[in-house]
Amino acid sequence: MKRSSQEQDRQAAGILRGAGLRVTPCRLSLLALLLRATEPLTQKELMANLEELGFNRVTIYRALQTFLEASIVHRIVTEDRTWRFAISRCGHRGHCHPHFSCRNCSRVECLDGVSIPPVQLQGHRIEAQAMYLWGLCPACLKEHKET
Amino acid sequence: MKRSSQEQDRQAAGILRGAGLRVTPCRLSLLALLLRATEPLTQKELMANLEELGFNRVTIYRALQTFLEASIVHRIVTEDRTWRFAISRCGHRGHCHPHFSCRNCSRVECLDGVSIPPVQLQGHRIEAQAMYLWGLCPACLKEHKET
DNA sequence: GGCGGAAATGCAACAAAGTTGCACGCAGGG
DNA sequence: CCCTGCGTGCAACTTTGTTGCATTTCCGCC
Repeated sequence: MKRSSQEQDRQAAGILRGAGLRVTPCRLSLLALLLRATEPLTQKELMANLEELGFNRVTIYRALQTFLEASIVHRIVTEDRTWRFAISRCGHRGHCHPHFSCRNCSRVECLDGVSIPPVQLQGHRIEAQAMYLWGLCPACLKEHKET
Repeated sequence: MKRSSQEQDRQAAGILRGAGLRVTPCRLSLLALLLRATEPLTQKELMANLEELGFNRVTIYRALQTFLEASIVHRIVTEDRTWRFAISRCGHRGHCHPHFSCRNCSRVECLDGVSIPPVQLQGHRIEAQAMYLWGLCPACLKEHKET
């Protein structure tokens, strides 16, 4: 675990330098946390993890803001109006993939492989699209069937 | 204006009674306001309009909550994390149509006539879908071209 | 290795937005 | 017209995000 964390720290430092950003402890921890995550993390989850390490609330907000502007992460707003952050693997901070919310475990998933079907609209100029899906995730679906 | 407002009041009362809800001044004004609107209104806009009439902040929140539960209105969460409310014309409070945000005038539009293209997903059970579009609305597009 | 300046951080205070508990008043069925 | 309970208003509180400012730290450069 320790080793993998250090691995992530080095990776995080590389990402920061690549984006022309200063490498600082808070940013390192934040980025490493996001790299370790398998799903988008809520603001709350990030806060809980990082404040425990002694980082200031405000600093975390600002680091996330910086990451957003540098397109390192993308931010998802779900129906419950919480922010979630995930590493941006597509190189920009837009919505290039749909997001899925499980109504049971309320986790959010980036559907990286799925593309958003384009919609035509007379009279409008469409520049971006986002898609959200709700339902049951594979794990909850399995559990649901068994009970 | 006065006449049309009274017209909307009667319509609003009918909707309330139809949903088995008590007809009260605050609910009437709120519903009439939503009926008059041509686009989803932000929480702020609703508040501004109704507090002016002497209604309490909390009461408005609760009325909106009630309307949501009764599927009289539907609630949209946009990227800026503001709530918007619009009369639910499709009979339920889900997302049966895409929503469009203009990046210029930042108004939101319900695309009632447009259906959301369904997405298949191995292993998940999809129960609902939502789609958001960004770009320029017809009015801003026209203005944009002219300048 | 250390210096200097800009950037990042921490703190405190503030602001916006939503929620809760409680007492009072009004809608609507009898 | 009365009674009951739902709806309302008020005050206080919570949560969440922002701003200003003083201090510290990173990092390019010598």
